[in-house]
Amino acid sequence: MIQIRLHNTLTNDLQPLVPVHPGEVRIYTCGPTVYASAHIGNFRTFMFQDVLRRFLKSQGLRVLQVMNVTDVDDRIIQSAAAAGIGIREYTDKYIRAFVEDIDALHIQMPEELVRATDHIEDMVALIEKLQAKGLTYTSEGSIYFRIAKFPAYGRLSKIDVAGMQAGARVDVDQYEKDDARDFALWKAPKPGEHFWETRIGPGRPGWHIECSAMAMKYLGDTLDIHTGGVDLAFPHHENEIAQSEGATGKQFVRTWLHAEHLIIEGQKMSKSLGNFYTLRDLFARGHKPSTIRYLLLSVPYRRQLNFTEEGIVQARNSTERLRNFVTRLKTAQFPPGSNAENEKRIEKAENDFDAGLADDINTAMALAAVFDLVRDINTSMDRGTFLQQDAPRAVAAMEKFDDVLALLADDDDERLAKLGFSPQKARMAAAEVEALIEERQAAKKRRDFKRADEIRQKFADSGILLEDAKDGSVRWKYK
RNA sequence: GGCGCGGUCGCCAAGUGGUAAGGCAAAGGUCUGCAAAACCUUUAUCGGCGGUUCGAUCCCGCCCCGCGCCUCCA
Repeated sequence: MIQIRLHNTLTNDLQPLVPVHPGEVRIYTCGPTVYASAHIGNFRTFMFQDVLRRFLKSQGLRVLQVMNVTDVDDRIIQSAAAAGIGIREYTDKYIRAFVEDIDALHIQMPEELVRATDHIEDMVALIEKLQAKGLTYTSEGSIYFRIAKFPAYGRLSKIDVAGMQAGARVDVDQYEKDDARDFALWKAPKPGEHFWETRIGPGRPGWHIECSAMAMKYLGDTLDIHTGGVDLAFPHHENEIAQSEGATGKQFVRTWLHAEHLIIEGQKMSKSLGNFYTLRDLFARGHKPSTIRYLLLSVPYRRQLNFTEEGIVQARNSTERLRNFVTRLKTAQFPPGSNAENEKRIEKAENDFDAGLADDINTAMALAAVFDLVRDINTSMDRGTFLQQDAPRAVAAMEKFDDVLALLADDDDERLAKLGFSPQKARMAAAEVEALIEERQAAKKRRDFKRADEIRQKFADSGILLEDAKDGSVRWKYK
């Protein structure tokens, strides 16, 4: 099997992936905080994780991925209170929307999608473990992690903790801490606030403890891979390490993978700049799920992705090229026989595709391998050297690529409909299309080009694309 | 100030110590009744200045520029 190498933030270099449990890769993914709809930047990160897990699976590895949903934090508590509903009810709708969104993008559901509020007991138990080891202290009912007791702190983010201490911009929380670097494991309830009554007192979990508790519960003390956006490396992931390794004494994560951010038209995405998009904003503007998927996965994850209007157009056209190619493979007529040259060419593409992804999930390289094949096979078809037996083989290769890319299925309208977006134009029924095509063919045959062109115009008005093939047959599709 | 990512064809974006993948766009062409669509072909010397080297876009140093993190954040 091909050696997969990944860029580990912890060591800042490329390392071979060697799963703790042979044949199975266990991944923890920092999921969304469900106080609002996820934005396109979130999906950049989730898209990376999807490509990663799909690739691992395509290599015959089992994947056990856990993604958390943070359904309790300050914003959620405040927003829910403002709406006059419980936090569970408040977050339910955003979780539902999130699941719909990732489905629309063909992002696979992790094996476990877990909510923080379902794991309060696990967090309490973990905090108790840390207490027993003397790594915590209590102040005004809140429990903090004492970083001074964990010398490895800062290794992941290469943060100079001493400098942090001296720095001016320390976290001025409402809580009392011994040291500005310390972080809350458990927060005492404020008046009127939602809280849990537990063995360690009333309150609610700090943000970081949920990930440590849930990751280890489902994946064991040492995970193969932990992913998230670059912004999470510090302090979130750093704190996860402190909590987990503080409790177990074992290495928490072997490989840390951090996805770079997405920016919009060269600028940081922010609500104040008015360039803050949810997925549905983009769908409402007429962009297809597959276009967004292509755009998000086409740029390797460790590179900032500049999300632009022009980029969307390019992504849409590129996706079309791929789909057109497969359509041609499936519908065109080829001379009988098979050609070993084509087989060789296809195998090369398969190898290049895997090699690209094995190299730290280099999607640009993988896509290049696919497009190289598209061009070469098209050429072979044009030259008549592509034969009948070659077609299913080429289709199989494209489908194999699509196990990872998930771009070929022409189901955009369906997926949009699920989210309540209807196609702009009423669709002409397929039977009607076929009938009109036949009529047009007949008109052409008797050289009644006026009538033929009328029909063609009618199709254009209905958003239907005609393709007159070389052999006289006609292919068509909805735009 | 510290840490990190990046500056390669009009746009997006790989890559390698020995003279640059791929996609989009553009131009030319094939096909066509004419078109469209589809397909083919063509198009860069790699931010700047030094250094190492027989040879650097790729190694080292300095500089310039963009973005991010260092406080909640994918």
